[in-house]
Amino acid sequence: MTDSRSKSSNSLLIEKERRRNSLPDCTYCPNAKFGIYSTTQKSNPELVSQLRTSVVMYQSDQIILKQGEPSKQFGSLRSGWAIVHKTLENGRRHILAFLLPGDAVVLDLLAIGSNPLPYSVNALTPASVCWFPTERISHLLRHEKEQRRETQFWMSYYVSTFSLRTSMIGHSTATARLAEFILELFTRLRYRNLTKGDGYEFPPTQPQIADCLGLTPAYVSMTMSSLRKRGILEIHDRTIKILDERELYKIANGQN
Amino acid sequence: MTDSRSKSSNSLLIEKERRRNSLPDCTYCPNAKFGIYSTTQKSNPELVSQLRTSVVMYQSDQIILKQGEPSKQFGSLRSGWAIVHKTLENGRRHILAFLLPGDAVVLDLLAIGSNPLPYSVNALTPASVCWFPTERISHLLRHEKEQRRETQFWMSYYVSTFSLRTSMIGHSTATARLAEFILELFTRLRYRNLTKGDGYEFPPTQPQIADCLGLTPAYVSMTMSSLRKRGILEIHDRTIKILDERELYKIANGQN
DNA sequence: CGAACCTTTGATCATACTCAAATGCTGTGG
DNA sequence: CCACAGCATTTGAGTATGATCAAAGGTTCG
Repeated sequence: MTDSRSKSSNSLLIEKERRRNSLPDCTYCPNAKFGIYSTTQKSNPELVSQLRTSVVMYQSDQIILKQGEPSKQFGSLRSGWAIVHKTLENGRRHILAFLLPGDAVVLDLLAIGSNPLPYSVNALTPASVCWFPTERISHLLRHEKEQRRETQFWMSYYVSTFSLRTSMIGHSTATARLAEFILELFTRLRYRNLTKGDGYEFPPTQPQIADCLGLTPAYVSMTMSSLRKRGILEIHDRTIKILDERELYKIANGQN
Repeated sequence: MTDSRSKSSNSLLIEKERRRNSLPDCTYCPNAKFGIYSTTQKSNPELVSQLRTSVVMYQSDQIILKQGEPSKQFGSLRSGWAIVHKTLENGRRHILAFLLPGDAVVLDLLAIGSNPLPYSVNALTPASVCWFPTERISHLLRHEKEQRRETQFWMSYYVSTFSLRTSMIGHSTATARLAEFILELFTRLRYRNLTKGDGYEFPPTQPQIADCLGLTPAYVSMTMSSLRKRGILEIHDRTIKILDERELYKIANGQN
């Protein structure tokens, strides 16, 4: 990852101003209904728009949140992909998660408050983020009964997939990890209607996949091409196509 | 792990009754001051005692919380060790964490509410747990300012170590993982005054360590004995002694 | 057009797994 | 109290998965 500078607070203010004049309210946001505050979105769309303090655009690779620094804002990814990554003491990088439109930019914020973050968040593709004051959105997400249930559901989902990933890395072969990875993204994108038939746009580079699954780029390449040769995948133009979902699922579960 | 039955709700009631008559209040609990509610414990010890609904004893290997089932109670480990583990679809088991006295039995509960748990918790040694109603303790932990700050600190610590573990498993050698594992437990136990000089009691078996670090029992044995031969560790009577902490720390960071 | 990075492929190597068997430890029931 | 079952630990030999290193195309972007 090359070093990129974070958005200056100056341009952030400009963005904020721009929103007041031109940005649509959240009522028609295509992603809000897949995010953590969708319940409130339905019952009271005004509330979400009001709370939002800014919408910020990021270029590929730009820093959204920085490891070691606290964040006073809670973000929701409006468009584009982002990665959550952590630099270890020995200098290596690990990618903890890929974020998709509608995902919270670090769900943990609700729990950890303004403590220093144990990881960074960077834009993977050009992306935009809606920002909210952490305390206030946190209150909103826990206040009303239905919304609290939804928040807990998402938290639960988050904990669940994270613990699955941890186990997978420990116990599965490279092929199984890769299959699981591709399927997970497919499922999550399908839920958001962001798939193209049995395929989807696939921006991660192989070094990034490697850093996420604990492999080397060279081996990711070999594993991917093996999946291609077996007629399970196809890749053209940064777009992945799943030819045999059933088989891919089997592989992800270690049945071969 | 052999199958063991969970405490019947009947004996849970008996325990509850027994507490009312004989159990001391939390004022003198040696672990409360290391746990998540220590702030409240200091400012208002009564409150904690009042909230506690039961104290339950568990034998080695007994189920404390079960994967797939929701938990209406929030537990704090009063004594003994416990393990948080997850059974994967392919039947293998992964151990996500070892819990020590003073640890919350699944901190996630505060966030995920009564959703089905993605993992189980079992006693590793004979253990006892103080149980609280989740909703009420959750309110307590977030209500008062100082206590909220402490809660966030712990959440933050929890997220941080968990994400470190995930990265480690992906990127480190078996020796480094094992060194990190032994050091982490040492640090956590030292904080609680549960160490014996430069050593500590070490109940995990090698198959359990293997399931936690993503290794095989045979290889754990070889790695451990290599650390012993290098004069870094000693193990007698389920007690581990760290002879060269400095070197162990280096190994944990992959400097060798 | 060139630089930088991603991807692919090949050859070689080591880490960690598998399988197997021997030994030790612990608790249980006869 | 001993015998035995069941599990944990140790060790060894053989193996394969995935790492390392290197080099050659392909992209993308300035």
